[in-house]
Amino acid sequence: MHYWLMKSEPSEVSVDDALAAPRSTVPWTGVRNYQARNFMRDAMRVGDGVLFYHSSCAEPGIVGIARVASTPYPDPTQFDPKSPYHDPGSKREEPRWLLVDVQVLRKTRNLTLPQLRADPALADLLVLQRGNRLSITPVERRHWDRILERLAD
DNA sequence: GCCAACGTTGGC
DNA sequence: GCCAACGTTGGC
Repeated sequence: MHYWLMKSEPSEVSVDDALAAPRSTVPWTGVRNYQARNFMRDAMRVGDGVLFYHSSCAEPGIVGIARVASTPYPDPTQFDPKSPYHDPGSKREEPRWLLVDVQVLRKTRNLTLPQLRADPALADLLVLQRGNRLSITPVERRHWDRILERLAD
């Protein structure tokens, strides 16, 4: 069992959008960074815990608890010339980009970025480190527990 | 809109 | 392999 934080721009897919989807499940499309892809391809397992994070918005923060809901499979948007995520260099027989399905288990209050930063117990949470731009980061068990504790307040 | 930080590209 | 130029992310 591993834990992850996954960023989504709410203008693209918000936690409410995900909740409104069938089985509250969305394919995590559009990851075009090799490190983030490798987490999905090599390390994620069905059932892993996911912190659903809103980025590039008025109030960035953790807004939901989710789980990894599939094994990795090719991201269809890489083959779609009309998609902003189209990758003309990726071949169908050798897809470059993979994704997993993510199922939202519950929406939470927004545990905002400033609130996360203010918590000494979360000082070395990866997403808080300077310069971090990875859209998927592993979360240590102690951080996961702390965040769920904070969300229970 | 600004800009720091980081990733990618491509010439050499 | 180096590294400058460029593109992207994402908070502010």
